[in-house]
Amino acid sequence: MDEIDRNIAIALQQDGSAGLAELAKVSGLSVSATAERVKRLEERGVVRGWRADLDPAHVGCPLLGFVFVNLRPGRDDAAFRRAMSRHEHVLECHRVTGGWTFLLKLRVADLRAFEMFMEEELRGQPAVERIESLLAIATEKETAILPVAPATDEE
Amino acid sequence: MDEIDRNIAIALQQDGSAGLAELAKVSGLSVSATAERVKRLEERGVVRGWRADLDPAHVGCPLLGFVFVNLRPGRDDAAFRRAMSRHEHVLECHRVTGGWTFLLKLRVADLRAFEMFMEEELRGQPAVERIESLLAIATEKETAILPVAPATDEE
DNA sequence: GATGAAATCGCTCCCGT
DNA sequence: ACGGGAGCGATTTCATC
Repeated sequence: MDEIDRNIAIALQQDGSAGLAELAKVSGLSVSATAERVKRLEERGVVRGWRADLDPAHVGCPLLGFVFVNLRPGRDDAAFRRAMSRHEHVLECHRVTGGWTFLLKLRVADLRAFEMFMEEELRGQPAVERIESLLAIATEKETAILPVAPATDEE
Repeated sequence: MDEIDRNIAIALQQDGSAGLAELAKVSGLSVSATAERVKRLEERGVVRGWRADLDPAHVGCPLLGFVFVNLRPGRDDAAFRRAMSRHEHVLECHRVTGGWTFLLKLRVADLRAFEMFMEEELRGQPAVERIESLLAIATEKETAILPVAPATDEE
């Protein structure tokens, strides 16, 4: 992961459809050398995949909400975690520091769907003790583009 | 946005490198008809772009944190919002319901970088009144793959 | 590991239905 | 609006440095 790999990784995040000719200019290498770099980034697991970035509003999930969850102490949370992983409306599920056990990020069609998720999916989980939710009124920024740290030779 | 578009959109989210031949099998159409569908999804803004999905740990930002921010009442928040949008470590910035004004999602290298962001970037903002932060101890799920609602002819 | 050329694969365009 | 085929640009591979 040298400076060249870093530039390639940054470029691929911003435009995955760039093409090797474009990437070669960014990296300063030849086309085939650039292709080799990209392939190795995939093999090392730096690049996990290639995805189309969709507009939430256009695919019927304009409402963004967060839900804090407290689980009953001593209870096994495996069932809860599996249930959250399976739900397509649960975009994120993190165990967090502070007063709550988990923080969920949800995308749903409307308030009705949001409430239905909480009542049926969360209250239905036996391990769930208490929940608190909040809605995004406006989104200033929402990206999956990661900051790529400069040239630390760690893998 | 019929059922065919929906299937294409779902496939493109899961594997954006699929290729039209693969997509044609999913959609049940010919290659050229599928290409036309994809093009129109881009034109309508359903597909916003194509991106490589990177592993946060491999690019030097393994630490995930959330920060709640309260702004001083009556203050203009434009400067704050612009500052957050510019920061590459701020992945998300939402105005939210409840006791806080904004919720930020951050990706940084380590605790030192996390603290530095809060002290220098947030405390440095004149509009910022109060903040509260929490860290992700473990991530059960973190995806940008959206649920695509079935066949609502809206656009 | 990088380069440049050759072969192969997949996309794009066009026309017929 | 869909399907098929020709043309072309792209990627991938290979020999060489």
